[in-house]
Amino acid sequence: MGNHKLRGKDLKNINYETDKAKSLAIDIMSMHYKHYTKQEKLKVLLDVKNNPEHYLSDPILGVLASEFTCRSLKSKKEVQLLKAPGEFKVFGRKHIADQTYQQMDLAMSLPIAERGALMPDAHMGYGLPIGGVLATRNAVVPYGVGLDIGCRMSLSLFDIAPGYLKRKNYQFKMALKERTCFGSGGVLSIQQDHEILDRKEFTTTPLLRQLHGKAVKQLGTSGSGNHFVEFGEVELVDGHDFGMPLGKYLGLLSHSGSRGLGAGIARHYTGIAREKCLLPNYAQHFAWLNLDTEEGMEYWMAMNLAGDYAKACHDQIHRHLCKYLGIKPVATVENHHNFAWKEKIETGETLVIHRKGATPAGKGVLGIIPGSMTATGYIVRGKGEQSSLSSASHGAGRKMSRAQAKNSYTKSALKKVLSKAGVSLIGGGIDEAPIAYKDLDEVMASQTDLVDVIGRFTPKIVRMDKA
DNA sequence: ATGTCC
Repeated sequence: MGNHKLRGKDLKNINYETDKAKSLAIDIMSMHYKHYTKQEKLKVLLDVKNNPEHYLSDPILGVLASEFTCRSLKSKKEVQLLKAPGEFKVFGRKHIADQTYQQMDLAMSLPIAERGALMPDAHMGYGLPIGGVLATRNAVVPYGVGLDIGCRMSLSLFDIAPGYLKRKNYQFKMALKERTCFGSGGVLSIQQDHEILDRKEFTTTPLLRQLHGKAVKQLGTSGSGNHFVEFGEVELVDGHDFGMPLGKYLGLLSHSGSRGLGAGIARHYTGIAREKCLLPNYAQHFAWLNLDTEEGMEYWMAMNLAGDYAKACHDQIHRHLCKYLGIKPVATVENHHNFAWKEKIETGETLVIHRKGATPAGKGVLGIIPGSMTATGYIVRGKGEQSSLSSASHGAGRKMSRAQAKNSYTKSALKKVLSKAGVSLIGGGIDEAPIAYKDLDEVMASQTDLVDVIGRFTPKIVRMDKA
């Protein structure tokens, strides 16, 4: 039986390229052709692909056939890219690899692109680079926001000396083990309840109705990859505005996003954008939605819901940890770094500012630029620099790919680095080792025009997903 | 990033 099952790979072999064609094919075959062998199914599908006009009136295969004929008709009215890409400002050029500029050039060749900038931690991503900022007029690029919509930072500051962390080390570790949840599919042991789950937006589209159940299960969880929850030392420095003396305090810092909800929204609307916005193949990831269309307004609404959900997840994490430990924060700093906003720029126009792995840095706006599991990160105050579209980096940026880090580094080497830094790590893996990241201090030196540092955060007990 | 394809 198992070898009757069609996989994406099988479909790719017969030149089923788009996600939509592949998912239609799998649905139709499992529903109406379940007694066919895999070979027979592939034979049917290949013929539909090669001779779609023969199947257009077929009650079952017609919908799939029209996918292929439509494509060939559609390709005649592709969106034209600009011959010369618009200029964009680069911060920290020496930290950024060549392909990243090419990706940004492509972004600035879109007819909707008005302004752009690269942050000093920029590197390649799907569509817009991570660390890329793109300003468009009345249009949103789902992959300009990223798959993890509302990926964000949240810091709680406590009026407690950091020595408390050493004295109550065991309780802090237990709190992280008992009150956070990493990885896919995991569920928190305690009841989650938050008004975000009652938001009426969840009832307004079939997609959001479908994703609501997952949102309920995943509320207050953290996900995987570079996401973390950590306790550490906050050092407030000159120019801070927290109403406390300069010095060191206990802090709680979290990094995560909107989990399956945002991923589902991003996938869905980038798919619609690709159908509506016919870009050449190599630029497909930049497909956009106009904000005055129904789909565009829907994405904007769903994106904002995912952003609020991501915030709710952080709020739950902080609330549950504080309750477990019997402590109360005196201040909070938080910011999205994967999102799009309507913002007025210096000319007085309102543009759609996409920040994909970039920290909002409007004048006086506070944000968090995290380090690695051992490296100190920063609490910053934006300067509202126009040439960066009021943005800054969202971290140090990777120096090594995940695979590269795994191949060139060992567990025992990581243990040494952690113990030297006095950091306890729960979970985590080689691919997130500090050595896989650029030096954040060098990156910060490239953005002194963008932000002022008002505090530092040094991790002490870090929880991440298991590698 | 993601129950990594409905």
